[in-house]
Amino acid sequence: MISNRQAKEREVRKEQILKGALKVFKQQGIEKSTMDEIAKQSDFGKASLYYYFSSKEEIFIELLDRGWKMIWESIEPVIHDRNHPKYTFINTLNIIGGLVRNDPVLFEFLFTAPKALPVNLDEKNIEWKKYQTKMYSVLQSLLEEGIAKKEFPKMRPDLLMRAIGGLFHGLFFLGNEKKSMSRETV
Amino acid sequence: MISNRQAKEREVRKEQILKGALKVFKQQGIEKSTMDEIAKQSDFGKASLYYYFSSKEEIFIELLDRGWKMIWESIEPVIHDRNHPKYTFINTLNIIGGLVRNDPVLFEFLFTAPKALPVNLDEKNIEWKKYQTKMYSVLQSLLEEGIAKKEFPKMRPDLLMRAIGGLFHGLFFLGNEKKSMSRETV
DNA sequence: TTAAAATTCGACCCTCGGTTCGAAAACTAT
DNA sequence: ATAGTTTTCGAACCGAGGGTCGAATTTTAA
Repeated sequence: MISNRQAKEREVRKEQILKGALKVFKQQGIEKSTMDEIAKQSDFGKASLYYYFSSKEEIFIELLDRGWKMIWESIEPVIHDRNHPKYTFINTLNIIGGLVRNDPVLFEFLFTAPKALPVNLDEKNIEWKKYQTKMYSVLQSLLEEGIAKKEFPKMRPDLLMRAIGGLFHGLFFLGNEKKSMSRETV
Repeated sequence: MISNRQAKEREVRKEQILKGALKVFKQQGIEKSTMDEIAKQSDFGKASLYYYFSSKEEIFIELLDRGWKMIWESIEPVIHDRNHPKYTFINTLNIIGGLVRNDPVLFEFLFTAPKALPVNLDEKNIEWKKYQTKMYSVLQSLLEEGIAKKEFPKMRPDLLMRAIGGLFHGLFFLGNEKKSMSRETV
């Protein structure tokens, strides 16, 4: 039997490990994130990690899952107002900006890891990707509607999306104003 | 003694290996580019690779060196006309665009590898970085001069540069018109 | 033709890092 | 106390992959 509290403690330990993994990622980059190092950082024995995760990959997959899910749940309540695309769009970017500022390392991971990980597009690691694509497609459609309503100057949405992507990536260097920025960029 | 022709043949073999390395990179991504695979692709025994390069890293460094040098030498003759910053700027982008279209894989490597490689910023692998920074700083200054001369709408040059960066990265998906694009983006 | 130099590569070595084993320790419930 | 159950982890396993060795083969020069 497994009590309620036990389950909670267990979850706490998982988080501890995930936090450790992120710490290693921050210091060493994703390639040099070894299980030994993660174990050290999260204060467990290496073998113990396998009591909570079945593989190294699973650790990072789970970081991605939780991260992207968190993003989606943060913007979800806002993103459905289709009456004012521009406002909604910028608002959404601001929310994301806030999250990023709150935990830059996590977000660097979220945006970096997908490219660097052994991509098993087939398997069940698509969980996080669902949220990612949802987010991008919503942003894109907001953009298109905004252009249709003349709220944005007309320009190719895909190009703009690319620029946004660049912005996200660049965001790790600037910890400052964001609302004004997204306006300037447009 | 080593004859002129011998030296040339040797150079050819080096290029063969480099080409093989690029092929592997294209198929497997930079992480899974093993010496065994490079050997197979370039049609040498693994041990032979070490007759031409002292390490795996050196192979990739040399790819970077040659690539960036090639870029620089292509834009060098154009880039010094400071009378018409905007024209020069777009012209330069076009040249680069042409190169990219010519060998997309090489350029994906050139823009990808630096982040993925075990970065020994200290060592002598800075050769290629010289060219890279030169290129970026010239573009940036062109941008600033262009803005000063009102040839561009005023906007933060660093943001614009970021967008350009995004463009370069995105370039691997589109094999089409480029001159018009760079104008639109602005 | 022949000795030296250049080139090639199979076999081997060695380290690193992910994963597993098994037994001990800590904890829970009776 | 005691018999399970959960958690922990040192030690060992193992494959992958970078790098080396030395001998064989090919090329060069005299």
